[in-house]
Amino acid sequence: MTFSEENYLKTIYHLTTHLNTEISTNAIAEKMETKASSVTDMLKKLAEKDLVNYKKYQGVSLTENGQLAAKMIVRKHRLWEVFLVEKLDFSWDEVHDVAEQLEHIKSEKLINKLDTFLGNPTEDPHGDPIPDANGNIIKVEKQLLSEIGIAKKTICVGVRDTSTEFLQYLDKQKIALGSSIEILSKEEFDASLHLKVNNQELVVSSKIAGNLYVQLI
Amino acid sequence: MTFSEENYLKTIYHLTTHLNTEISTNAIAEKMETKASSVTDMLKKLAEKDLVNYKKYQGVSLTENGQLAAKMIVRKHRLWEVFLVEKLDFSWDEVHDVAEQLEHIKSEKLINKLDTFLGNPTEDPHGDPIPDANGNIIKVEKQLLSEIGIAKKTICVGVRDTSTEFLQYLDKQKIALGSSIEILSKEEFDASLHLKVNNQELVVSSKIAGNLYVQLI
DNA sequence: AATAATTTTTAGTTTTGTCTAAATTTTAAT
DNA sequence: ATTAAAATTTAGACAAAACTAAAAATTATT
Repeated sequence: MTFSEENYLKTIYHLTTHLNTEISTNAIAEKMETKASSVTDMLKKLAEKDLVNYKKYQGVSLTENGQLAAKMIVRKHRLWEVFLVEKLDFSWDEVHDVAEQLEHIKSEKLINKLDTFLGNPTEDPHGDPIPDANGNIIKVEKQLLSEIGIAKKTICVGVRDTSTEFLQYLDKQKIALGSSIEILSKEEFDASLHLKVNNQELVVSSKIAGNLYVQLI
Repeated sequence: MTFSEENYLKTIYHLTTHLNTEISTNAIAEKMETKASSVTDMLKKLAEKDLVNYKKYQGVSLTENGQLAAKMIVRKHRLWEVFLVEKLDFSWDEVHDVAEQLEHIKSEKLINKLDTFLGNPTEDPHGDPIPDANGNIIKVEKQLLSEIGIAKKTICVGVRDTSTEFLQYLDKQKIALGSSIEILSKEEFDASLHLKVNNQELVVSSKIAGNLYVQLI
């Protein structure tokens, strides 16, 4: 499997878990910053290899094979992220590009030994689940902060947007995985939230709230 | 820089340190298991980028730029080998292929943090020197066992051949880096050596002796 | 020094993954 | 139900890196 094929599978996998429908050619092209015609070419190749179900003009979905392959790439990506943060002292906003390269290293032995070395983590530094060697994922109950009612006490357990900009904003506001977040009130006009984060009061926009995953406690 | 360009630079670097002349197209082709015509194509490209000195039919050598680039690839390869053996419990005959992939990961921050994490090692698991971030190499005095006189006491400090077969042979004979090796006698007929390795007597062929680096003590 | 053998380069082709531009299909709007 | 708009696919081209076969240069041999 080539790097390019792996990147397509991964993208289709991510789009599938966010949305829950057949994935369109354009959606893939946009996410990968490439052209729709390139996507079509690749979908044909992946279909040929029984990694995707593809019918002209009808969108695409992963086959069993494709899903497993995608999960193994995601597994590698997230384990490497844990390694970078836990062992090499990277911060959570620095790991993405490097993990993007490391996820393509081909060695089952390597990734399983890395998994052991890291203590078989179940989540990456952004709170996303790490598939095990069989592709099984432990789903943790979580909701977007924007979908929670007032006066609820929560714990921050993940981020939806993993861009450097967003993660550095969170650092600045001292919001990290594990931070306690209580919703004090909601502004009707713009859906901004008045929060208490680790006993400090803070106002965040709905855009922020729509990118933070929390767990009710 | 592409993977392929990096592989050519690395090969030229290795050939240059073993031999000490201009490197021929055929030597590169043989080492890389490719065709001479492919090598010519790549040499033109590398010359274009000022990474090699190349004159048609005259062989090739690395420029300053090319030498530094090659050393950085070797640095990555060897640091990853240390990581695999020291942290992930690989044996020294299992690391080559994986390191061959990892050496192409592009991130200065990654490799320098890895270096720190490993305690700034100066040698890889086969006894080869690891260039530092500036390309400096600490040269350790060492000779092939085949070039040492009788009755000399030595320490094994490296291997010339890093193939799985050779390394597993050494494992079987309980020869490792740090093993004490004394030459008891040499058979004139085939240049085989009668050794005492860690107080165990052992006979090895000249082929073995020609692939073991030792240090006189 | 002339010729044979070897090495190296050139020319032209292939594969992978991308692109542009045109054609086709689907979806939306009147 | 047509037509307009949007999405998707096809056709053809290109760059990278490899190959084969033929040509050219170098080296070795007589």
